[in-house]
Amino acid sequence: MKIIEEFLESKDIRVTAMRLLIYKFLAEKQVAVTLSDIENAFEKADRTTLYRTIKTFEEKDIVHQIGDGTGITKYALCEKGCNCEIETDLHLHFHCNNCNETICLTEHKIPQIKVPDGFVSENVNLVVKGICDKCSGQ
Amino acid sequence: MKIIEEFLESKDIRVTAMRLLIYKFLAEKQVAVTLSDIENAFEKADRTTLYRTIKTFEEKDIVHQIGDGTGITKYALCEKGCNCEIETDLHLHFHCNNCNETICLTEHKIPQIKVPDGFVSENVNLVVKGICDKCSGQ
DNA sequence: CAATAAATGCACTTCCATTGCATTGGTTAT
DNA sequence: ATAACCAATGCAATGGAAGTGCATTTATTG
Ligand SMILES: [Mn+2]
Ligand SMILES: [Mn+2]
Ligand SMILES: [Zn+2]
Ligand SMILES: [Zn+2]
Repeated sequence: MKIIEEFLESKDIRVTAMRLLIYKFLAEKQVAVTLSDIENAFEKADRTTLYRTIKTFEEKDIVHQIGDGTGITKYALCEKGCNCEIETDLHLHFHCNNCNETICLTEHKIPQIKVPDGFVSENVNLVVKGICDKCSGQ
Repeated sequence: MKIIEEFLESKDIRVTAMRLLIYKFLAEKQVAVTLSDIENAFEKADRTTLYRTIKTFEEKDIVHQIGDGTGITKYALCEKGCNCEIETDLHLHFHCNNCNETICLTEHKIPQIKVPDGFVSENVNLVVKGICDKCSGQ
């Protein structure tokens, strides 16, 4: 807990009760979450606060957005030494068509993608869809 | 024109004036379009009709959706022999951060992506963002 | 403690996607 | 040709998520 506080401060984020709770919530989750997920987890809190908290986390590069194709943006904590600031999100994401959950495959980096002449690649979003380990039953 | 009609019929899509126009519109466009793009191109037509036409095209596998991360879904005609039915969208998409347009790079197939044990990959969505050939000035 | 700035909460707005239902138009069977 | 039928269209309304303005509360700083 103390560690989280220090971490947030080190990232230039003021510590508040709400922010600590949301950070903890994200840290405990193994999957990417939607704003509604957070909303449901903290019925008492206002949606706007949650929204702006996530945006703050995003700006300070401790959270990254994931567009998994469902149309609803999801969020997940960045890994240690993730360096979102420099190049965005090198790892790929997996979206389960069965349980509908999306997870970061942080170990799986995105391969180099060739683009035609004249095109400049700045960053890459790669989402694999299928059946996750929990749902595939092994 | 006659050819389009026959094509639609071959795909089990009834030919109507609107559908022909929308098909032609898509065929002439070099880029993926939003519903609003179509809406603007056909001021007279109702938004719902355009929406349902696109959905019909999608169901019949002559159009595919593209989620380029902008939050607005885009659509593009499938290539000849695209086989969306079987495995979705093997080619990658490019989204230009400058002109905001998204195009199909149908020549550029998505490489095989490894996923961890227990995960089953059913399909892959790959969007590269950067500067397109027109905007990069060559 | 006073002054100031940031965080929170509430209300409202916008934008896109989607649906229900009445109407129109085209197809098929009598 | 007419009636019966079904699909396509148009209009209105809804829903969901994202985002903004402003007043209020809470934290910081001098
Ligand atoms: Mn991730
Ligand atoms: Mn495409
Ligand atoms: Zn699953
Ligand atoms: Zn461009």
